[in-house]
Amino acid sequence: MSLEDELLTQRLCRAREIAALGFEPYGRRFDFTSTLAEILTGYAAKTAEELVPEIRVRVAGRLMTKRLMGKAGFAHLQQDGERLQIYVKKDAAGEREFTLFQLLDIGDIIGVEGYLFRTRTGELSVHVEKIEFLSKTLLSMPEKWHGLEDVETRYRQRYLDLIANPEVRKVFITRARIVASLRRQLEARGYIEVETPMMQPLYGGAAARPFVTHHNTLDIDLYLRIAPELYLKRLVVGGLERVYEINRNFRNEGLSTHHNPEFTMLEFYQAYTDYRGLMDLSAELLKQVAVDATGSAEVEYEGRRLDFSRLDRYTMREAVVQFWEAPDRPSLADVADPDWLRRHSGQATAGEALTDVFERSVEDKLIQPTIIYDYPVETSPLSKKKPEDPAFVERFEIYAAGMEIGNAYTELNDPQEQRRRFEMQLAMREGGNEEAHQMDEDYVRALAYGMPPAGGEGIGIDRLTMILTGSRSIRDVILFPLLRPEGPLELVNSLRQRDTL
RNA sequence: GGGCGCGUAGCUCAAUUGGCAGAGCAAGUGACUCUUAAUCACUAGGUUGAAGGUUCGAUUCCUUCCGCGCUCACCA
Repeated sequence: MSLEDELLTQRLCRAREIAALGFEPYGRRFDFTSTLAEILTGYAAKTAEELVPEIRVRVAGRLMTKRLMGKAGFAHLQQDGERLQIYVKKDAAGEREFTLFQLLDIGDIIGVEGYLFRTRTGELSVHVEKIEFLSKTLLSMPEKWHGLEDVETRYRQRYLDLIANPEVRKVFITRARIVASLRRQLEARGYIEVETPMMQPLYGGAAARPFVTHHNTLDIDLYLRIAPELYLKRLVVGGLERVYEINRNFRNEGLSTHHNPEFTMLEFYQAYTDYRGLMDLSAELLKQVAVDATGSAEVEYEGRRLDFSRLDRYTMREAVVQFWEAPDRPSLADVADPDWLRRHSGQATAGEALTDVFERSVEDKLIQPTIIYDYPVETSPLSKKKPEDPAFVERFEIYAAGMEIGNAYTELNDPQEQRRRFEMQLAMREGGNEEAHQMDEDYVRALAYGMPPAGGEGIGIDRLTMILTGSRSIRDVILFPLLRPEGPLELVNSLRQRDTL
């Protein structure tokens, strides 16, 4: 018998012994008077004398340590990432409760009742008089000192990661704060939150390969959305002038430390503004979200300080000149010159070549939060052209820590022009570009009813969270990142064999 | 998909040039009524990711496969 099987047998027997004592191995509702966190904040500063007269409490949590010394013992309960010590003495708790305490395994969940006191070494603790058993653990917890470090196990069994590693819990709390902050800020500006289809008959709004699924009754293939953009703009046509959605996008592409097949995007659209308006809004949103998430507009990421209180702005051409590190730094005239671009990139058009040069020479140098604006028209089929230069569109991206975290533009609202852009995309598609847009005729129809001038923006929540939590990998900010499925676990078999224990 | 790296007890890690697979925690038994990485004594726990190969002998070298990580490509 393997150790794990032996342990399982032991623990199942233990559960039976607990039941024999008159406790339920899987207990019921427990009304606590305070959370552990409340007790710690409320009484951490109180001296032993100030804890008299007795302050009675009922608290619950998972047993994380246990030090048994004959007829008394100490243990720590953990709840919401906080730990509080309990002291169980046979004299005080009684024979039955003390026997239960002796039977407890690390990982069991219990509730206790008693009064607060300070131990001789000064630790705030609960002097236990009553124990209720709430849930039995059948498997062993990660090691108490090192915690759980195996990356694969941490991602596959996030529950264990959350139990063992308090900083992981903090990352996801910060993530929740980020989302809440963005919602609050947008709501304060009159935006309303909407939900648009995740399963779409046509996919669009970004350049990416989709996941395909099938609806049986309608007998149609559907795509998991790569972006909500085209639906959100239909809503702008319909008079929802400020809308946003925070939800998942799905892109059937590679995985990396910066890419998960499903990821969370905030997209928001505002009628009667343009990309300049959104630049200002972005600066406000990002500064505030950094403050709300971390307490400061300055955050440290991989040893560098990023200042979200200011967003530098460069046109794409300016950025190439500014951040060029190779010899022969180009001039602004060079990066506008099709011949120069052709010499520095294999791309077919001047616009694609500029984007290519930008991505290769600039992108990973944009450590400070920075706006790059004015993109070539070729790569931006849904944005409005610059009136003075139709080769460029009114689009910007936000970079930080060398990553793209946002993308925005003045929305193209001319249906005739949109039709031409889609047709350009179709031609690229026929030329073998799998990621080029499909024709979305209903979207053109929506524009044909008239869409107010508008600006729209997407912000990658996962990447923003990476930066604001100091996480190196996107998997560290996604609770359950996509992994290859595990092999058989054999736990169910083991349990079945012990069904009568 | 390419390149590099990793995989040893439930967890965290050792194992010399290819020479008896080990420790701490967790677990079991016993002692202990203020401990806190509790302590003390004893015990058990391994298909070294899997399958082949080389060798008298493989955790160690080789091949293939599986899983994960990093990186490049692609992408946000």
